[in-house]
Amino acid sequence: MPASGNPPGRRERAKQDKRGRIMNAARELFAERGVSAVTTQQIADRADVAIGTLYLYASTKAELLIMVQNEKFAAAIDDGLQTASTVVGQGALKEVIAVVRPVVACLREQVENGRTYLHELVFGDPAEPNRREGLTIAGRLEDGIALLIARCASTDPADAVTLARVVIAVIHVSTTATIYLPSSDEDVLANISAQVQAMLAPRQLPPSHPSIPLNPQRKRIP
Amino acid sequence: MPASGNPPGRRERAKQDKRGRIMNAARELFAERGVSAVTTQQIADRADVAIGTLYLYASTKAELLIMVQNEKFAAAIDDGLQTASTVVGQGALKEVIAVVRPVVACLREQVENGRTYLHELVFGDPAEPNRREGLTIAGRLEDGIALLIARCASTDPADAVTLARVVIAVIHVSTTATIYLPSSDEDVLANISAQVQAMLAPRQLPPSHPSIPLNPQRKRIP
DNA sequence: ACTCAATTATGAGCACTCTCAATAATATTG
DNA sequence: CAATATTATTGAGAGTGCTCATAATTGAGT
Repeated sequence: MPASGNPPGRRERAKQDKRGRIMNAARELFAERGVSAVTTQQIADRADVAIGTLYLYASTKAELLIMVQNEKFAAAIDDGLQTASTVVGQGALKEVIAVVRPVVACLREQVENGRTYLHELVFGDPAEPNRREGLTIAGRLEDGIALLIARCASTDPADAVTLARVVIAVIHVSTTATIYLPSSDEDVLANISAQVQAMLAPRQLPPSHPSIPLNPQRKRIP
Repeated sequence: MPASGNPPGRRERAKQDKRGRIMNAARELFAERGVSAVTTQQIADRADVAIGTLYLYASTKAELLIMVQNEKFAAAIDDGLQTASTVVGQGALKEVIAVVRPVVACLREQVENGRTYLHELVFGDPAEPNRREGLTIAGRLEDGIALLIARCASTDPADAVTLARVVIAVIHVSTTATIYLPSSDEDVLANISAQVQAMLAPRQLPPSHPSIPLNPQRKRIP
C-alpha cells in the first residue's frame, strides 16, 4: 500500500526516475561524442531502459537533444542578460555583444550539438512541447535585445523589436553555417558585431536621384 | 569502332545519359512528393539504374536535392536581379523586395524542398562541388543586394556589403522557419520587408545618457 | 579476333531511427 | 486476497540511406 495519499505514488516516482536517467544518459553521451555519433540504442543502454521505452519519453532523437540543450541555452541567455545590465551606457552595440557572447559560447561549446539544436528549433514542429519551450527561451533573448536597442539606439520603439528579430537571424546563421566552423568564438562574435554595427549605424534619408547603374549579371562559377 | 576520335566516346555518352536520367528522376519525384517522401530507391528505379549506381553519381540524397534546386535557385535570382533593374529610383527597400520576391517564390514553391535545400547549403560541407555552386549562386544574390543598398541608401559602401549579408540571413530564417510555413508568400515578403526597412531606416547618433532600466528577467513558459 | 587491365554497374547487406503487438507491472474493485 | 482494468515496458522488426565486394562492360594493345 502506498505511503502518502496525494503526492507522487510509486508509479509516478519510477517514471520520473526513468526520465532522469534518460536525460542524464543523453546529456552525457551528447557532450562526450556529439549528437550524430551517438545512437539512440546507446542512450537507452546507458539509461538502462529498452529502446521502446526511450521513445516513450522522447518522441525523437532530436527531441532528446532539444531537452538537453534547452537547459544550457536558457542559462547562457540569462547570463548574457545579466552581464549586459552591467555595461549600460556604452552604446547599443557593446551591450548587444555582451548579451550575445555567452550565447555564442554555449552554442559553440560542442559545435555540432549547438547548430543541430538551433536547426531543430526553427525547422521542427513548434507545437511540440520541448521545441515550444526552446522557442520561448529564444524569445527571451529577442526581447532582451529589443530592450537594449530601444534604450540605446535612436530608433522607433517598434523598429527596435524588428531589429531584434534581425539580430536573432544573424546569430542563427553565424552560429549555424559550416563556413564559420573553423573560426574561433571571438571571430564569430566579431562577425556578428560587424553586422549589428552596420544595421545600427547612423544613416540619413537617401537621396532621390541615384545614378550608378546596376549590373546584375556575373560570370558563372569560375 | 567509335566514329569520332576526340569528342565523347560511347562510354562517356552512356555516363552523361545516366546522369541525365538520374537528375530527371530526382527532379520529377522531388517536385511531385517533396524530398522527404521520396526514397533514393524510387529515384534509382525511375532512372533505371541500381541503387549503387545512383550513389556513384550523387554521394548523398541531399546532394541530389541540391543539384536539382541549384538550377531553379539560380534562375530565380537572375530573374529578381533583372526585375530590380526595372524599378530603380524607388528606394532601396522597393528594389530589394523586387530582387527577393522571385527568390522567396522559388524557395516556397515546394516548401519542404526549398527549406531543406537552404539548410543543406549552409549546414553541409561547402567543399562539396554542388554545395559550392549553390553558395556561389547565393553569393550572386548577396552581391546584387549589396549593390542596390550601396546605390540607394546613404551608407558607407563597406556597410552595404555587410548589410547585404544581414539581408541574406533574414531571408534564410524567414523562408526556413516552421512558424512561417502557413503564411502566404506575400506575408513572408512583408515580414522580410519590415526587417529590411527597419535596418535601413534613417537613424541619428544615439544619446549619451540612457535612462530606461533594463529588465532581463521574464517569467518562465506560461 | 582475342587478351586483359581499367572503369563502371550491381544489389545484398549494414547501421540507424522509430513503431507496435505482445507482455509485464501496478492500481482498483468486490 | 483474488479478479479485473489500467498503464508502462519491451524488443523484434519495418523502412531508410548508404557501402562495398563482386560482376559486367569497355577499349587499347597484340
